[in-house]
Amino acid sequence: MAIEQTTQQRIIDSAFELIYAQSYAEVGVAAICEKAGVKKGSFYHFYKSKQELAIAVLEEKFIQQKSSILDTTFTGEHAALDEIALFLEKIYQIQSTLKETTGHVLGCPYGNIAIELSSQDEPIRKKVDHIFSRSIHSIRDCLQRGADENQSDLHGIDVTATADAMFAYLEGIILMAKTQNNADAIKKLAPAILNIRIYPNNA
Amino acid sequence: MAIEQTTQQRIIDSAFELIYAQSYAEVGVAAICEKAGVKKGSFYHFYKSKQELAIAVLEEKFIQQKSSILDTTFTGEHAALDEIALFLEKIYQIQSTLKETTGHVLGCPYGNIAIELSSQDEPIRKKVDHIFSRSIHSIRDCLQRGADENQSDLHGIDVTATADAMFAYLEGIILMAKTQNNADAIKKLAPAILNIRIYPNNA
DNA sequence: CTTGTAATAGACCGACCGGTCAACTATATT
DNA sequence: AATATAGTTGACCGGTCGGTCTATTACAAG
Repeated sequence: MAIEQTTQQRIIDSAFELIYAQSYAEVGVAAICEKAGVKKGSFYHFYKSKQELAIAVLEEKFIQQKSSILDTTFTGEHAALDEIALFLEKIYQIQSTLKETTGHVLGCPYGNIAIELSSQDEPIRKKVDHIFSRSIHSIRDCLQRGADENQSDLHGIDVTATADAMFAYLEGIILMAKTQNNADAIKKLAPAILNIRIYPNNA
Repeated sequence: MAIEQTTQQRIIDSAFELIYAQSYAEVGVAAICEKAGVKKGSFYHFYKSKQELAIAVLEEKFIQQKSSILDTTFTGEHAALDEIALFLEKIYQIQSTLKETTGHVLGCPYGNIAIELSSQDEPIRKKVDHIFSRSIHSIRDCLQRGADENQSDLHGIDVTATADAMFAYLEGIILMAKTQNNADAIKKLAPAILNIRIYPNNA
């Protein structure tokens, strides 16, 4: 008794898959419509522009992935640094599977869009910025708990800045893996995230 | 007595500026020609495709920037970690200036291209991969010297992996700065690069 | 049954895309 | 001066782009 997806949902899913595998500019509205089995008139009935669709896609997919990845990783059940290590392991698995199935390490769908469009499309840049903020929030909460509980040497760190730095490092190693088209780069560089620390200004 | 640039050079410079400020897909051959003051026929006299031009642009601009940035930073005259800190400081200055002059933190020209095109254009992906390799080589040499001289706690690190990790972190913080359109992110996150270490497998 | 609205259909638009081509000019060699 | 080659010109090509428009269908409320 499969509840069939709505037209809007098919458009969003198709757009995400195509844009993630290629790029925003490379994927036309016509291609999205074809993949979704929808005519152009319907597309523009739901979205007033390709940009508006992109923003909807980013928001919806992030909500999904936050539930399926972030919230299942940062549960507060394990030591902070263990959860962070698990997070990187999951990302390695995802990119590794992508390499096997598509032939390419596709990287971070939000980072990809940010880099392609940040200097050209302010609403999209802001949307990705907000998505990044929420992702970092999960890491920060994790670190805060670890610091409060005196785990590892987390006590005394600047939790916010350290979470930012860890997330930046994550995006960096994903970028390297994509550039090398090799997910193993993630595995190789992952351990160093656990040593990242930023301390308050005058420490 | 300005030696006027050749047609090829004007094409390369124009292409770099436009693509860096926007994106590969967004900048058409016609726009590059117009900015360079060249007709389309001339363009295709020198380059058989837009892709071939892009590869030439990447190589030429990297050679230039390696001379002007990498080679002037990693001189071997200072402590290894001081040179790395100086490197990040220079990158902050560059992105900060870009923000002032163009209104946008444009990020890493090679990383931008890598993310936009790696999954669609293998020759370009390989070119950026090679550029990254050469950049990391500069960092590795710096770290190797530091390790040999027992600077800081560099002795015993996996120099190659640590150089990879530091470069990844650099690309990550540049990505964050671009996404936030704020170069200060680089300044804030820069110090953590100095603590990054990866040790040999069974350490 | 009627009426209003949401959804679908698909032809159509001007602009632009990367790339081609034949003709022309400039320059160097003999 | 004749020839060959490198460089330049700009019109032209088929195809695709994001987006519009009018007509038609599906459906829900009265």
